[in-house]
Amino acid sequence: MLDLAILGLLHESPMHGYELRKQLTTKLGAFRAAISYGSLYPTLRRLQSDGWISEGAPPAGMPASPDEVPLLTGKRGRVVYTITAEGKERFQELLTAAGPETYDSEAGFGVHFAFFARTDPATRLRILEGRRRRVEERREGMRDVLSRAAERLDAYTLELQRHGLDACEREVRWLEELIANERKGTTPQPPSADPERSS
Amino acid sequence: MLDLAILGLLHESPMHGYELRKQLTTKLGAFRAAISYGSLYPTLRRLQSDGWISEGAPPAGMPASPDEVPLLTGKRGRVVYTITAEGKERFQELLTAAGPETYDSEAGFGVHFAFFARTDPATRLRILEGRRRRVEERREGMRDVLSRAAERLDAYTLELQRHGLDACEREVRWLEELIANERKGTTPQPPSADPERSS
DNA sequence: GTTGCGATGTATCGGACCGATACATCGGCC
DNA sequence: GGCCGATGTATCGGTCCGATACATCGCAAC
Repeated sequence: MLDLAILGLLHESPMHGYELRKQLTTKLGAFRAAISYGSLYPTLRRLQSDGWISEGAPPAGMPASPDEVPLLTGKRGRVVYTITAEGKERFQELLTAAGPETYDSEAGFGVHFAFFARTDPATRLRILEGRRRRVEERREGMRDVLSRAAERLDAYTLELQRHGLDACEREVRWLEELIANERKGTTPQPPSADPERSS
Repeated sequence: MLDLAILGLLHESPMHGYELRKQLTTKLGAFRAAISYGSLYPTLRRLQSDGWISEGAPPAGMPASPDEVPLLTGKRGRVVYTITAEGKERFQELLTAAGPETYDSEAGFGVHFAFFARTDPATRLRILEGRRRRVEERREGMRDVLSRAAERLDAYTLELQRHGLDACEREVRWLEELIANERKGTTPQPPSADPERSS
């Protein structure tokens, strides 16, 4: 999950950890609250040792350091991460491989959706329909509770169920719309289509 | 989080793990998906070693076993957990101690809300207002994104933000209503008020 | 001018929780 | 008689979070 999100952001431009977290928070803020450093930094380390990203190397300008202490542990200047060619392949791979974990968690779906502009139409449709199915299941569960056991629940629990049911119904409608658009080929707005071509 | 949920359910009646999970899933299904056994059983063990719950001992009827293999590891019959007197105190303690973690996570808020019928009015109000504040913050964040950087985002990210913003606005309205009701003293429905008194 | 303070920035540790998996029992259905 | 799905207990590895620590920078107040 985090892998995909990080690779996706670094695909747009190199960044250091702090900035990465801010972008993550705003871009994915709709579905998950925030990414913790306790996840971010270990993940960055892992991605690096797997070869998907590399340290330093901003493309042009800013050679390295004025003196001697620039980006090692001494002064610990900001470490800029750049996605590698293998990382870009890995990103596409993760984008397309949308298993059940993509539909189940809010976060998983949110991350995938956030990169829909880079996802091929077939995968988009698959994810949207999978997600819809999950939310429908949740919805049915809550409907059952409300219809079958309403009198046995206190007012607050009842209210909670009602609110949850409402949210589910809304999300299903939202997904229906998106699916219909996908089917027509009319995505929300055909974006600029190729902000960058690889290498 | 799980502690509170489990103690709350066992407060209503003794149960074994499987049943506990089912109840947890339906009762809290509105805000969090499901509780995993990988969380449930270790937590039960911890609660037991802390003295908040105890194994076996349904209060009346069903003495223990027909033969010899009933609820030990041999046949591994269902293990029924019962809340202890200390556990009930602990439950009240957790109910009232509603720190920031209560507002931050969906799950945390959901669990607390699910037991509002047993929570004193002041704490209810505190939690609802805290939650509202958090959701408002999220909402403002998304509004900023939409107003300040709309043109720099692709259509899907934009749509995600819009949907998230809408959900936040709805939740704030919902909370406003609940808060207004609390202030009037008119909770959704004044429940039976004292289902049981301690000891 | 220095002192303090908030934003920027990197990093780790313990713990909570999840997903997959294993295994055992029970009831019914073919 | 055998299979299968629901019930039931349990563990393991891994992901992610929350708290915390610490260091640098710019700027504003004094």
